[in-house]
Amino acid sequence: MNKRDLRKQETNKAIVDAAREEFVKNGFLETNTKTVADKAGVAHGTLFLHYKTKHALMEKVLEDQLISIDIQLEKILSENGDLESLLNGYLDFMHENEDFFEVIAREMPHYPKEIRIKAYLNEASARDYFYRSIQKGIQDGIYKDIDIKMTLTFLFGTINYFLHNKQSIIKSGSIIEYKKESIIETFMKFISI
Amino acid sequence: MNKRDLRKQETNKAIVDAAREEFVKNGFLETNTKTVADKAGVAHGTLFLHYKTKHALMEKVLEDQLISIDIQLEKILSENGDLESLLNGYLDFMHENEDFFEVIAREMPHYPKEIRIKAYLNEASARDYFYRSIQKGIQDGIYKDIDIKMTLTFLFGTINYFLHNKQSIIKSGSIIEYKKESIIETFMKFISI
DNA sequence: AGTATAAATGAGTAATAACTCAGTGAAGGA
DNA sequence: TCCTTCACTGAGTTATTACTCATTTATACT
Repeated sequence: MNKRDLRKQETNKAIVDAAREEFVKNGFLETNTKTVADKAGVAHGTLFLHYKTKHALMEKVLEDQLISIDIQLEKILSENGDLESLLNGYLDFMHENEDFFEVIAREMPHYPKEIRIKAYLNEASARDYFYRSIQKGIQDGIYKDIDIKMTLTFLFGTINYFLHNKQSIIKSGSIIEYKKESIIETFMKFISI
Repeated sequence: MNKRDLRKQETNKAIVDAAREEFVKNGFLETNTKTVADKAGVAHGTLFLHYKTKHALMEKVLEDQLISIDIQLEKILSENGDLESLLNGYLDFMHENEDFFEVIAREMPHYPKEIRIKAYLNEASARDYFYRSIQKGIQDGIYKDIDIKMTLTFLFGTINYFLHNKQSIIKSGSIIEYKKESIIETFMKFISI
């Protein structure tokens, strides 16, 4: 690769890195292109040479982030056997990426459909693991014979609820960490016979 | 009241009515003042004689709406005895006001704190009724000995989840109506011994 | 009837933020 | 070495939208 292309690549990386940082901190809707350009150390116009629109830039950032999350999640969830470890692993992971998930929870309804679908796939693959674990528990007679899909909506709905209302519940720190034990305990009581 | 004051009052009502309509349809964030003024049949500037800012107008509309909802909810919840009727009544009410609740669920994180607190009081008073009903059930030995507050977060979290993701689940109609039976059935299974 | 007052009007202002494009300078190729 | 190419620059454009204010119009008061 020649000098020119190298520089171009570096510029692109600087833009994407800056965009991701701003995005995770303040969300897509409140991030403006000038701030990203400044943070990346490039001219405002340069940003638009690399990404035609703010939307295209954010789509790139979001996609990268979702792919990275998907890979990590797959690893965590496939390592854990029983439901309680699965929940533990999942909530720990959410806790570690809480800023990102908080933004997603808050802004998701405002994103265009294609992006919403991609973000939803994330949850869908996690659901799969939980689904199979609960299904096995039902067959083994340790869990109630419940509507598993709806049961999982209760679980994911609750997690999202806490992400949404974080600011009203705690002043700082991690809401997931704060509520983790209680979520797991209550959920296990719900489904256990 | 003289002619002048009467006209002023009518103008005010026209503005508030138009604002409420737009607000419930498109949300506060996407509603613009010109559209409201047009719909109310007044000049754009007139709107600002009655409400200093867009924010002040929307605060008025939201407050009215929340008060009205609180009164209706109080009535519905106080009429229903057991938990299942309570849930039925609550979900029917949500279904009837689904457009409004959908907007609130979507936009809540973007509202200033004072408004969020007011909107939260709504949920808090509903929670009270459910709390007492479940508490009684536990004492009577028909429900498990669970963390009631967390249990209710599972319930309200799920309802909010459906409001948030409505567009991804159904093309049109009421998501609450569509999921009501299933929510109630699963929730009752959760807490029953 | 004539004057004061208050509400309503709507063209205009101001602030914001995404996006453009003529000009610049460094790298590549002959 | 000279010319071309291309990423980069940043002042400027455009679009949007909340908000203002000089002017108009209708009502109230004397």
